[in-house]
Amino acid sequence: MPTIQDVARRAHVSTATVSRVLSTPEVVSEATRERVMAAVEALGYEPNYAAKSLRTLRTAKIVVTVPDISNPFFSSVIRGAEEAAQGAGYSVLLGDTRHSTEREEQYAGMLRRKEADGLIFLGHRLPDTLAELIGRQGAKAPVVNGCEFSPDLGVSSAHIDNAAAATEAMDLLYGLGHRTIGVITGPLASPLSRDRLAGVWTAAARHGAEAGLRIATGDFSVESGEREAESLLAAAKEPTALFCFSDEMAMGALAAARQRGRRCPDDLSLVGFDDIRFARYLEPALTTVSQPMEDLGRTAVALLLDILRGGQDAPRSVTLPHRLVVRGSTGLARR
Amino acid sequence: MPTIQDVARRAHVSTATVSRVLSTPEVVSEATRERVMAAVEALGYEPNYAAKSLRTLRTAKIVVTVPDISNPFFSSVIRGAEEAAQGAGYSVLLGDTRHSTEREEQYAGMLRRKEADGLIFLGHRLPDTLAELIGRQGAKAPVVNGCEFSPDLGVSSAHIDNAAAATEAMDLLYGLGHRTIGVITGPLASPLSRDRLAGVWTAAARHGAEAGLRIATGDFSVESGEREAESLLAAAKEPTALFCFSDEMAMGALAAARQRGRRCPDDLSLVGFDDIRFARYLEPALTTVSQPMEDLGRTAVALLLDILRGGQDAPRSVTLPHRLVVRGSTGLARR
DNA sequence: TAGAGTGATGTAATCGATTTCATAAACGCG
DNA sequence: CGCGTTTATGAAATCGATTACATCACTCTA
Repeated sequence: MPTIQDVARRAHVSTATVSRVLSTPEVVSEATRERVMAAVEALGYEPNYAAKSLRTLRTAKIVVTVPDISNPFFSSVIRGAEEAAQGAGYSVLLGDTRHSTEREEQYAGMLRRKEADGLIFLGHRLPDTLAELIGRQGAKAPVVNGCEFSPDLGVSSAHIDNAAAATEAMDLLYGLGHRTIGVITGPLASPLSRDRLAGVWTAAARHGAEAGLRIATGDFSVESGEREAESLLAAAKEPTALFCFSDEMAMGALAAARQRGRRCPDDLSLVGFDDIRFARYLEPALTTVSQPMEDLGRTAVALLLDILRGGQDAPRSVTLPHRLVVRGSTGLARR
Repeated sequence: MPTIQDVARRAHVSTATVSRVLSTPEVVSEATRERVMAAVEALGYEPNYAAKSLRTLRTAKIVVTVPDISNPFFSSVIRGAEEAAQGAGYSVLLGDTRHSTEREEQYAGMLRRKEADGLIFLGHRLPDTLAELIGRQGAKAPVVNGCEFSPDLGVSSAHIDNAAAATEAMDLLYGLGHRTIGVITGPLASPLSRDRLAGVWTAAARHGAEAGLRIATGDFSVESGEREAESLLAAAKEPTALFCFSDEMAMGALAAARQRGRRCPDDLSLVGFDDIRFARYLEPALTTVSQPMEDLGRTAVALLLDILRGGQDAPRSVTLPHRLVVRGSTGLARR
């Protein structure tokens, strides 16, 4: 428990000098510097975080809120974010909101209490607290949206071109001869789900195949994928391909197809979204839209740090590249 | 940015009274209380976190360090930890150490700087910083090990009985007639890997089948599972079953088996460990030791909070129940 | 030589909250 | 009524760091 007073006493200097040696050593003479550092080391001194934060008005913390940390997509995004934050001298306060507005508001309150310098939310909903802050500060509000792009929110964001990615996935299926295609979306409250769905319609229109689309709404979970695939595959005009807006849902859909005796890709082609770590180890290996998840996290942090540095006058939107990865789950349409 | 001074001025009381209204309202008269609360609301006042933390010597933060947040086992543990922490008024600082000693030490430094009140590490390695702290404070050091049990570390821990779980998994395989069994362990620096391996040997001895064991060392990743399974399946005396110390490795092993034309469970039975969310959706659905991952996180947090409350005189070890979940990946031995 | 500029350091204020100690008023009991 | 106890509140200290402003010593230039 040594304080700066102990160091100053031991080194026969003032606390201001100790502070300077630690923060701006170039303004302190070498002899003094050495004396101070010897005292610091002898005492094992480290500045008290709260005292420093109170004086400097800086917490060196960012809050990252996420609907579910155990979702493999989000956990990878957070991995990238944590790395970028740490590299820049920031720590990540993790907020698993479990899709709860109340929890979202609680974590947003951290900005107000000066408990964190900035916040990244990995979801589509902007808590009221943050909306007010943005209303007041505009683009200077230290808030970034990760993975979603909602221009009306007035916040910076990092994301892929979800519409184009979905169009590509659908083009692949149409190119394989599929005409009746099931699409399992995420929740349509989410702009990224809506963008992907728009991309689906774009491709369908391009191929004159709108009538063959079968849309079902999932929630990105493996369970909803299974459930919605069951419904789609039970239909009178059964799809020969499924496009799921997450790999998790694709895994659930794959299980449902198997349950009905459908072979993938012979009877049913399957496309996922995300390219989570296990996608290539499935049987068959999953064709999927690959998102640079860790890069999304890193980019979100970079945007936030730029805001904190005063470098942004308007909300910025960074679109990262996606990639359609064709593996064994897609094949020629049979019928 | 109102301060407590603004509230006190507006309510015509001292700052001490404002503080009391917020922290110990029962010692303040109702009339005064109402006046203060009206001022608080009118001004939108919220106490400055750093000032409060500096005075109270409490951060209401715990650090959780994890080797890889995107590993589905760890992300689930962290989910439980975050929930328990939040419920108790604490926030989680996430430290993804990426298996780096240096990062582990950096996060451990948060305790020294009074940047966090306590720390949970989800790994087997105790950073020097923490070892020193424990050397000094013993069981009162606010440090908990999650998922591992190393009695010599002198820290409290939450874990399952890894040896018993492994024994059960092996018993299942022996019961199905398997005699040549491959085991893909985690890194043997880790006590949980060693415990599981001990359990493996216990079962092998019980069945007089030590000679039929084929041990390979993985690192819990899907890639190492694939790689080690390839080696094991390339052996002259090929195992009829594989027991992998994580579901991830089991998925890699499954892919390797398929690559070699082995059918699971007909040619090769497979047992994993963890029961991650996708285990049941694999083909075949994975037989695995189910760990209560979120409960592990919750329990670790409960242990830490107990330490912080001064409630522990000696390191405690909480063993949570595991369960062997038999699914389609295990079947009778063919040869 | 005198004055201006630079480098180095110290004193005291500052950040904003909580809590200790003191004091006054009210209450209850003998 | 007097005294002891309880309730309520305020002033000032405290938490531990940073930094603004002042001062001194030294150097350089006109």
